[in-house]
Amino acid sequence: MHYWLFKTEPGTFSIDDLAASGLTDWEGVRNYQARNRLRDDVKVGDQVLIYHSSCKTPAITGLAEVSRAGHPDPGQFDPTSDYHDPRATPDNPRWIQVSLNFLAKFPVPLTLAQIREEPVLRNMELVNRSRLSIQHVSREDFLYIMARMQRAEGSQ
DNA sequence: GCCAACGTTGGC
DNA sequence: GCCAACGTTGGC
Repeated sequence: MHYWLFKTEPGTFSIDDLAASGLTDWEGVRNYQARNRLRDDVKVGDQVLIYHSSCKTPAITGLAEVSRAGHPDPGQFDPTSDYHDPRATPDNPRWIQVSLNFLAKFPVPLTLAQIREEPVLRNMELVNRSRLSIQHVSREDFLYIMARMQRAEGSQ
């Protein structure tokens, strides 16, 4: 079991969109290091923190689980798609997606500012390698974040 | 909208 | 394979 943090721009696809549909194909990853993780490391059952970036309050907003491991992202073959890649062919796909099931929307998001203030979380990729869109989260950090979310929920 | 950090491209 | 130029990301 591995833990991840997937970044998304809520204007494009938010935790509310995921909650509404219940599942999604995590399409559009066009970065090689992120692609390699989707292809090689992200497995069915892995837990995924959903993070909103490029928005007013960047924050971890929810939780999902991987329902299908890496498979070709169809957008790369579609000339009408924003994610089209003319170098990709069905015989030789270049970009990979995974599928997610919605698990939870956190009643109180954990903001990037709060994460930065938390010494325990200082080694998160979110703090150190913020541009990577598919981030590995250590078990310790994941459990810490989930416990904190449950405390926040309980105090509401 | 700025801009620092980082990723990609392509000439050599 | 190096690296300069360029493009993108994303917090602020």
